[in-house]
Amino acid sequence: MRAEALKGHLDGLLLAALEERPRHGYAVKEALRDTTEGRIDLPTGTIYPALHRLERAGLIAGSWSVVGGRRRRSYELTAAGRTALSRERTGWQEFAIAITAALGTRPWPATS
Amino acid sequence: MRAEALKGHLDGLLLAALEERPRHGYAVKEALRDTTEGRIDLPTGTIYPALHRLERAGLIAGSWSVVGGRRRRSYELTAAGRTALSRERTGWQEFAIAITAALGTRPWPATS
DNA sequence: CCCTATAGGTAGCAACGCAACCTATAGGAG
DNA sequence: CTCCTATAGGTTGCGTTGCTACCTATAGGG
Repeated sequence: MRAEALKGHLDGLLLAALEERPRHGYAVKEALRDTTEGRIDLPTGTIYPALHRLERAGLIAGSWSVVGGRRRRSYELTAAGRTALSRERTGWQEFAIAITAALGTRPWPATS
Repeated sequence: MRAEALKGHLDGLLLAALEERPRHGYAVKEALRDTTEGRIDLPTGTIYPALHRLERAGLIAGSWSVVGGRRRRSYELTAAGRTALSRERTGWQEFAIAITAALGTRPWPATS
């Protein structure tokens, strides 16, 4: 996947990874890798700054803990975060429809 | 549509708009607006620099003409441009599948 | 005479994701 | 005992990109 393709869509992915339950940064990385069958495997230099950004924006709330001698920062969605996630989802749907139309491809997954 | 969402996907849209037949910049803008029912209506400050970029990259070839007293620069896809368009299309499919999976939304267009 | 649509363009900015790099612990391999 | 890997956190700086704001020019209608 080309590098720039993700721009503007990363926040939604991170919020979605935190929807089910709180996770620490590394677990978010793994969750994204697993749910996308390895298609989205983000470097930590992408994950951590993005989580800081989301926390500053009040969409997620972080807390430190220590598990097995390693310090962890767990994040959970705030109310604003859930609202934002929902907005990201509808935004993605509209975006995907528009790009698909402009590219002139079948609506996907091209069953036929 | 949020500004950053388009990053990395614009080139494919422009190439697709030129696939059927050559168009000048303004016509590309209109073509995108029409095929997406107004969802993608790009400012000229986005269109023209992007076309220059694609021309520098050898994906499109431009030529000047004068129609009705107005000068026009028409662009057509090069062979490399057609290859690139095909790459953009498969890239988009994979990207859309990955993001949709990560967001945990229905495969879309959610027929059911 | 002015305004709008058409047609081209440029300069500079802000945001973003990434590469590259750094620290530290637990546990297994040798 | 030592080294390597996986886990877990982080930062700095860069390149790319699309957009805003602005500029020029013509044709045609009010």
